[in-house]
Amino acid sequence: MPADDSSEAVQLSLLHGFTPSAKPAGKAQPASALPIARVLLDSPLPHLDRLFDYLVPADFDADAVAGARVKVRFGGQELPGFITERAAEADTTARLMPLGKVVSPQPVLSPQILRLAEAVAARYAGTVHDVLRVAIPPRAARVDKEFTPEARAAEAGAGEGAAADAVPGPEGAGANPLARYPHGPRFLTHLAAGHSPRAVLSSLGGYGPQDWPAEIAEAVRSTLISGRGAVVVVPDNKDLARLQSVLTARIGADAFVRLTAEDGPTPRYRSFLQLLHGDVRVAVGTRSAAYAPVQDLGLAVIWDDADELHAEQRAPYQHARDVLLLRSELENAALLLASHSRSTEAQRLVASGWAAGIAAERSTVRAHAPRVVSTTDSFSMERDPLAARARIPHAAWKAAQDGLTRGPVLVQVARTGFSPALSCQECREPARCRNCSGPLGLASRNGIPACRWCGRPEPMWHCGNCGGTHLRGSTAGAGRTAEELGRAFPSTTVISSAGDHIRTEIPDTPALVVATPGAEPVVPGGYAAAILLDGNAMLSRESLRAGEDTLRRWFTAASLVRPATEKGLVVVTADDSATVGHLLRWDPASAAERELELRRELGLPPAVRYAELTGSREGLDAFIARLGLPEGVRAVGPAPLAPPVVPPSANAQTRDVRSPDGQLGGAGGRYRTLLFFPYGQAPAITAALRSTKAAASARRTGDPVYIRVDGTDVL
DNA sequence: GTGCGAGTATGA
DNA sequence: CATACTCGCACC
Repeated sequence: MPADDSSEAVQLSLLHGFTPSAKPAGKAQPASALPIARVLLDSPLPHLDRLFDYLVPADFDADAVAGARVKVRFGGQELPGFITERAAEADTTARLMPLGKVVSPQPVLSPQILRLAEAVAARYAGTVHDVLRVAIPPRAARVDKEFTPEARAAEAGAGEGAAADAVPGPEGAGANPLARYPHGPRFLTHLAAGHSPRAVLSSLGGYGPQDWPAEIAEAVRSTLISGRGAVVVVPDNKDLARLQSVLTARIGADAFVRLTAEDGPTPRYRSFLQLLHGDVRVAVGTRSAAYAPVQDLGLAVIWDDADELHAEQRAPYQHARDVLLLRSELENAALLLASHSRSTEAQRLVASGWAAGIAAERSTVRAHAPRVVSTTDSFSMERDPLAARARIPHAAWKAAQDGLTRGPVLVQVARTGFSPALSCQECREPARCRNCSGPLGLASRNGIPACRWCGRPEPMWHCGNCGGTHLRGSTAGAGRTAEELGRAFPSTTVISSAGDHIRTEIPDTPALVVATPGAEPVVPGGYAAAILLDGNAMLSRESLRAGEDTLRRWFTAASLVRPATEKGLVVVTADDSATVGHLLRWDPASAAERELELRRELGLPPAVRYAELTGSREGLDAFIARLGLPEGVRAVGPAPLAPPVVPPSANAQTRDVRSPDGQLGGAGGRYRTLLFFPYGQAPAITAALRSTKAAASARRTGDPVYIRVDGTDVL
């Protein structure tokens, strides 16, 4: 490739060619056909988040395809970028620069991904650049070479048939798990016939051969029969591993690829290119897989869309569910939201008729679900000393003891930090303030206990009951609970699964399994019983989502338990009868209906859409003044926010700037304004947010305002 | 981000 | 009046 020739010419002309109106830069001839390349720059600046025209030197003509990675000279520096299209004429009268070089001719920014990224950026008032950062994996030069036309020709010659064309047979991997639902089979036939149905599935399958990965695999298989591809997004790598093994059994290991950052750049980029070239038609992965360049997409699936891991951690904080929603519309693909529970957002889609609800009939539910009983969360008065020691209520204690004769027993405990109340390490008496008798809690930063009512610090605490000097969190982590249960059930194996030591699967033999929500190991034959502790702590969280979130965690754990017909039993400890009732009746759809109704009445998301703006007081005022809010927007604030718990060094962006109580911080700190608006107005408002942000960025004046649209952990 | 021109401050 | 410097903004 004689590429040096032209780029050197450019350099020279830049050094010597001062006259602006003289001949175009460089003496390299532009390509004869479509000499213009529109380039999206790899720059985080909002006002540069648009296309710029460059000349394509004839030398680059073949490589400079739409979607290729390039380097271009921009404002005195060499910036990476992508060609979005080739054009005959420039969009500008500015003097065009030639492309610096074509880094790789692989068309990694496909037209579909670009369109999707634009839609996502528009919806979240963010930049296309920020979305593409997630959508397109970094290049691995070695992998690029595997996908040159020559290399591919060689491979094809070697007789390596295209796996993509292999039509999956009805593998002997068991019965159709969707046959349990009234509309399940019809959903599959529509997929197989090339249609694009949309459904919200309330899945019954928590474990065993008819589990949710099997249900999803079946939908994927039907889509393949229609000759189309599919993409499946799951919250984490544990779920990915489960899905992967079932897909391997049902459609074959060669029929799909994993797409997850966990795998490292090289395999990730290879999988990406395999999809892009149509060698493989199915992609499964974590949230960034929502953008997988599956050719001729027929189905997009998201498992457990309410899991907070589906929300991107960086701007514009897009949610995989909404990415797939947009994608299914843009590419006319089917959409499946599947979960043991039902998110309020999913309910909205069902309620509006956009998607069909797929749920089992009551009789089927009764045949599959365990028996659920509830008990109060207070156990301090338990007379049974062993039960008190295990800090579990008697009913739960009994269930565990009984269940252990038949198999593993799951104990779900809240994550540490859920309930900040402290108690005495020795006698379990709640720790009280000596000043006002308020409960003691841990101040978020220095670790010194302080009263949650009067704020008085209590560095030298000692117990008023027994004189002990050590404090414990009243909601113990999985590790400590496991330890205590081990003592309470002497000769029983205790397995702990939480945080950094997650167990994916455990055998069918009796054991106590202590796990935090989301970390529950799967048992091939199901748990004999489950005990759901800390319900009140989870429900009392200061969050709009506390109720639906807790219920989701209960359903997830309870789905791993054997049916009532096999003596499967779930004991839930919480006092909120409404939330508990939905679990007792195993009715996630009604729970979601009720929740959505509540949000409608309150005018809160997802019944409406909203944006959170944060910044300094002055910055916010100026931003909102420029924004020019239309009628119908409810603006709340600006209100002071507590300072971020994380010191500003870590991430100056809109990290978690909430605080459990608003007493710290305020003056001179950050402020927040919330905007609530109807769906119909959303496009106009996000567009205004975007352009105001871009203008502010171009002026580079005043304090920046950070925008977060439909954030998941804001309210 | 960087480079540049306009506009303004500053000193011989 | 020449030079230094800041500011705003365009960058293809």
